[in-house]
Amino acid sequence: MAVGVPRRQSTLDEVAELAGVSRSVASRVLNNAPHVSRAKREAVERAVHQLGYVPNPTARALATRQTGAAALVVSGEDPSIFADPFFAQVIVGASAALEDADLHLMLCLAASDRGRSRVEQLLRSKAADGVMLMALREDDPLARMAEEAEMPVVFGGRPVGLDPRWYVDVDNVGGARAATEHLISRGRGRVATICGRLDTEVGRARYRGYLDAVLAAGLEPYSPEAGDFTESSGAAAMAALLARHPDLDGVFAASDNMGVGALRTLREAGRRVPTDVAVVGFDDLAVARISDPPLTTVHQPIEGLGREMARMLVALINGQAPTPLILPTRLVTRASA
Amino acid sequence: MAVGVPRRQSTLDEVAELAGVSRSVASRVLNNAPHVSRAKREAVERAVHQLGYVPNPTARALATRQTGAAALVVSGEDPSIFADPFFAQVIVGASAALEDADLHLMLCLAASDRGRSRVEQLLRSKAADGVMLMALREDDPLARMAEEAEMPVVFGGRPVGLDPRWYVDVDNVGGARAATEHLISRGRGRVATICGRLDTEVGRARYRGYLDAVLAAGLEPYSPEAGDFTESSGAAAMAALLARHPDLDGVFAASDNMGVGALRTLREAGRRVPTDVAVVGFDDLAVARISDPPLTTVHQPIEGLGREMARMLVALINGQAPTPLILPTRLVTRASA
DNA sequence: GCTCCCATTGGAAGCGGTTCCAGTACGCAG
DNA sequence: CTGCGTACTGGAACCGCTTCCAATGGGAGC
Repeated sequence: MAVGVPRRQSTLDEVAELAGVSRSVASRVLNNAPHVSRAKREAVERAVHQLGYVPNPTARALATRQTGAAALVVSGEDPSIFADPFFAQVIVGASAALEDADLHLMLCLAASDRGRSRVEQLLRSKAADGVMLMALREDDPLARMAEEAEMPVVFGGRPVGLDPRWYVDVDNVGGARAATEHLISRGRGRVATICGRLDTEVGRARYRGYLDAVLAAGLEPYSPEAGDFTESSGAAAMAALLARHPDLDGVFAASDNMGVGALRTLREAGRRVPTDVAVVGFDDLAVARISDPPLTTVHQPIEGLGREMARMLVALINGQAPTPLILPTRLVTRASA
Repeated sequence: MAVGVPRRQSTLDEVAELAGVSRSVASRVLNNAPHVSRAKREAVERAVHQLGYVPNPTARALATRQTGAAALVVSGEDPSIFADPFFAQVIVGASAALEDADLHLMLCLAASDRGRSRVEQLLRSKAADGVMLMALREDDPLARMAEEAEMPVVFGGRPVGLDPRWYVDVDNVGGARAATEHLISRGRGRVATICGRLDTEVGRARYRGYLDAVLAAGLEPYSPEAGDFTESSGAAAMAALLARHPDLDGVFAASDNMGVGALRTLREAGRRVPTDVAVVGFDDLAVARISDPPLTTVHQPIEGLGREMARMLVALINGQAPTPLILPTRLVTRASA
């Protein structure tokens, strides 16, 4: 039984003394290291139990030069970018993988200047054993900092204009192509796209996928209408598309949120989905399932993204040399197309 | 200019030597402490700059016995509980407030046994300066651990059967009452509720609010149909309610997700909303705005909840004595009621 | 010109572990 | 019986920073 609660955290010295051994031996027992006799090992274990001893992680970190934590940094000018369920799912995946490696998860939102400078601090001071970096914008100063940091860094999604050594990404081009091909295969010949921000790699890749499919089918690509991945921007973009091309019969939206926005605009404009206009989204968020009609979309393994980023980071921390990873996407057919 | 990148992190000793002062003085300069002459202060600053010195947080933590981090612990048996946008918003708020206090945010999902034991470890080893605890279930072992931990602990929402010293909660009873009163004021006389899990305080409080309003209006309360706050459980509960009370004309759902599920069931059952049945939700998530029809709901300041939890924790860490907080909710009227 | 006081200063003792290394004891081959 | 390799053991040196405290020196008051 862990006995009385000592007011002060007990230390390894106290354990050693109670067990009648030196601190070295006690330390070896705690770390499951060899060169400890069975008798002393048991004595130490008894003492640990009796004192309710828990090692001090900070002291251990100082001695081993390992913090036992990994950071997930999300960049973006808007703090609420982070409230996006997308990131929440990434976190779930990363958290699970880190738990397996017994690492803690630190979350850093690099939205404000303050936030960014804290991240820089973190990178330079080695306050974590490694970093996962997400949602970098073009020319994001974070990218340079990360390159300079002598710390394992894994990118989630490839940042524009950078060719990181280690990253996990989702097959955005393939997914967008599949989505557009699906529309075409259903007989839609006038397919437009609501693309995402073209200063992000996701935005570009999904637009490229759309182009690939349209061109491969010998159709005329429409010039894209851009949104910022949100519902309202999708609704606005849809309105603009309808104004430009009243006769379109298919739309590929580069995110579910924009897809749902498009559905709203179409409904308000009196177009039936999918009869008049078929719509396909991207992401497969919960919202795609409950929209009206339910949204055909491209499923991407978001939790898997987080998990694989964390796994890759753990591998790097352990001195291994993993290779970049591109996770597959797949079309989920629902009523909207 | 920060000169050449020393392969090895430079230390305070090196700074001191380069500046021609003792380590003590260098330390004082870094911590903005008094008792340093202007000349030496500047010399140290120059050396810091020249070496690109960044203090080692671990060493500082060991010396000061402050980790510089606060943990947000979310309990629950399902890891994906965390993917709930609700938590994402809490995180945004907490993160912002912690940033102001220059504390890092550690995220702990206590879903698995493994996760729970890691949280226990964290609590007992003082690996953080304080903890925010959320979504505790009845008899959650975490509650006891938290009580025993000699560490500031702030609860988010009050756990069932516990009366924590410090917590931030949302006015669930008031919100639910307002929602139900709204239904009644619109002439609905047969108002049922889809309540949340009654082994959670939120579930109970929102049910109590419903009861309050119904009884105050002299109406007959219907026995509640329980869900687990998810869309599908809401849909199922709605079906059950319709079977039991085919003539109901109003429903208060204890979460937006369940409310949206109810909308779906009602639509499938051929009931018009709000003409035949009016529906009010709770949470004011994004989904409430884009559902069809848009959901009248009770707005709660989720980000504010996170922010206030963090602020309260910071106050505790700084030795102050904050008081529990209950944040107001407000009804947001949309088309569904 | 001589105390006394106070702002500075640097030496040294922690903070709580890990780990290198020299020393001890014991078993076994020669 | 002596020599040597092996499995333990504990002393001591870090890890990098904070902070207490004694010592130093210069300026003010008398």
